[in-house]
Amino acid sequence: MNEHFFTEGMNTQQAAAITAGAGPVLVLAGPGSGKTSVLTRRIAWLIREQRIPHHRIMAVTFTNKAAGEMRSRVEALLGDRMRGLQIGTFHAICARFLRREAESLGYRRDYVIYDSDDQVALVKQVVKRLGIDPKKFNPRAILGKISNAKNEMIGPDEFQSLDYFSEIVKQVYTAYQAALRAANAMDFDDLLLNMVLLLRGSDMLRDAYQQRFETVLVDEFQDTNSVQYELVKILAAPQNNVFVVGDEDQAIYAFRGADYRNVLRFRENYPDPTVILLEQNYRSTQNILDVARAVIDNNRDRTPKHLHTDQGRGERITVFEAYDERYEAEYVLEQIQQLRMQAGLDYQDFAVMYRTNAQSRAMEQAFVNQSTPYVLVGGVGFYKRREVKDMLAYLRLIHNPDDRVSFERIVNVPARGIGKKSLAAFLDWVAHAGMTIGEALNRLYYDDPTPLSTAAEKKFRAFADLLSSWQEMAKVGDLVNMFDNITAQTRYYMHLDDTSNLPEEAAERADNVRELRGLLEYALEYEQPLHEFLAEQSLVADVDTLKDGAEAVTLMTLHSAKGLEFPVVFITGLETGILPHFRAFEELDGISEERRLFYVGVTRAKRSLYLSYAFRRALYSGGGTLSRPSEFLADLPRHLLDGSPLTLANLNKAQSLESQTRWDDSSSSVSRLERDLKSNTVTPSDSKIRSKIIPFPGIKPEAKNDTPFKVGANVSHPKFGRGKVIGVENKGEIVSVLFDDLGLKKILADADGFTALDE
DNA sequence: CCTGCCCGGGTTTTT
DNA sequence: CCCGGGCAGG
Repeated sequence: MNEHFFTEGMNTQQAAAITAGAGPVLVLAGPGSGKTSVLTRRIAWLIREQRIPHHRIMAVTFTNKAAGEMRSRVEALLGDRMRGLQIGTFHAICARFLRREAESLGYRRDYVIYDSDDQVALVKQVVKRLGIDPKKFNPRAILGKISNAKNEMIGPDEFQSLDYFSEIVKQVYTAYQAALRAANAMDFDDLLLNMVLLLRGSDMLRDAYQQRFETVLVDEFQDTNSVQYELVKILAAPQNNVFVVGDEDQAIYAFRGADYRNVLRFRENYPDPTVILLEQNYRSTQNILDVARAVIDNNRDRTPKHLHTDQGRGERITVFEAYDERYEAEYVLEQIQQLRMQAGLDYQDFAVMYRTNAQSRAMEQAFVNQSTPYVLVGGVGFYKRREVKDMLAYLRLIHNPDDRVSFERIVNVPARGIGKKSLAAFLDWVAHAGMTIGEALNRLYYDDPTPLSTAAEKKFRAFADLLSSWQEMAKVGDLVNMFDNITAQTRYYMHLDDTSNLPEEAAERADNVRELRGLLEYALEYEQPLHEFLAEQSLVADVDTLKDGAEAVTLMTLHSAKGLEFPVVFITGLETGILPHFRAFEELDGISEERRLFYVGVTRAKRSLYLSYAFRRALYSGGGTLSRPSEFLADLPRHLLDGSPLTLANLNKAQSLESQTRWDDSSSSVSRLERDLKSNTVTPSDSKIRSKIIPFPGIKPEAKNDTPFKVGANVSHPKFGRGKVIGVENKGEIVSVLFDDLGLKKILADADGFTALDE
């Protein structure tokens, strides 16, 4: 095996990336440019040619599925098992490290991981305990703020309370973190943040981890957030052998704190990195690439790429207008059946993509009606099902009796006579005695006196006894037997019958419980400890459950589709308000992100691409409202499109809302909205958007329209230095500036010394 | 004091 | 359309 083995069949750029020398390397990889091959071969090359022991390599992927694939590809290249090679998502890798280091953070090593549902449940508990009205202050909104803060590495103490809402958030944040600790639980964000805090806080530990990892590789680098960036930075130091692969055009996780400008930051942070551009596409036809480019070229502030392929033009892209979402689904199915007959394609060659999970319903219905096999990625997936979460809560409580969220979930499921009042009394007792849930249950088990009423005490005692008996079974290691004992003792299957509307529903839910039992059985066969099994269950992503080779059409959101490819792709619901999603209009850079999402969808297709929209769409059953074709359709080159004359003519009307509001638009056509803006009359849609932007406190209401700060203008600020305007809000009073050194900041237009440099 | 029923409200994307 | 919360009956 020689060096060329790992670069065989690769193009010059790919080979250069695979065999790049030590130090920072940035690979800008367009879609379909073979980045997975590059990453896996790089790892194999490092192990074989550079003699780096495989356990001293860390590779971060975006999903567990990608991690599994990467591991097996590396193993196939090297013909050897690679146990100890750290491949996984940021979350999974941190969870593993923290399992070992938990104690230095004041956690126990058997800590549990709270997923988003658990997080919401805990925030709700905390909000109620603090006497805050959850109707006035939406727990999900509060959680969102907390999560953002954690992603920016801002703790509860440093959290700035600028207004009443953020003061509430600060309070909840503080109490929420305390509650997590009391429950010996970390949420998703804690996994990353705690790891950073740990490494920052201890020279010894930091040295140990830095020593351990000779080199760090990161996939989908454009979707890293601040904590993740920091983590990579710390772990890769001091030798800075850091190899990142990314594509700014595929950044679709800003809502989760991801910042594609980390790619730019990387170039500034590491002196003189090796930069490699992968532009040769091995996936799609030229027509698909041309359409993709037409989409993404509308985004500003990006490194232009020139994707090309040897595969020829291929067929044109089909655009279809359906009457409503049901017809749209029927159309998709018709095309699938036809292509299967004519082109000899299999079901697994097709994928149907949509912006929101809710859109899958109509699609699923059509697949069921036509008895066409499909797999649904995400949605109300297996792990989110009530019955599965219930049973997992039992397992988690057995494993960690302090787990408050799990306790509250199942203490009365199935109903065992412990209602709201009894639970409140119990929790009061726990709080006043300064105990954890587990300690209280322990006291009950040993028949210690409690302040509870006799009736309530009896019921809680019975529960504590049951829990203890399961814990005994768990100790002996017979987990499947224990599982069966839980369902038997609690009469869980009967409970499912009682709480289901239809017998079929009960049967389906019972199946889900049995499937979880099967997973547990499987885990035991591989001698996986319970805590590991539970951690794995919390960290599964929707797409992770997607198996290859199933004879079925794949249905999924555009987000889930990232990193995948299919011969035939349908992107449905190309309507204003759906793609781009209406929420995006309120967000800074929102439309650009929607466009990237569309771009990701388009570039999943290998040979055929179908774009569809409905004339009328019902969000939930009943009526439905008229919709308008997505503005993105108007951007597509007409000579590459196929469709009925009426549909194609319609696209002319798909006026781009964004180009209407783009203030630096240099095109000659002056839209109505632009004129309106200039004459200071605001259209309904515009005022609707504006009204949702909450002005900063202390801003004078008078509007100023003659702002010198236009999008794209270069500006200077006495404190923040030089930067570029990327957005203007509130009629020019607030300017969003991307500063060269400090990143994005919002500045008041009349701030002292804040000036425009050109014009 | 618990359970079942009804009504109203809210719905992007995910590790 | 589905969930969660509030209310009345048991």
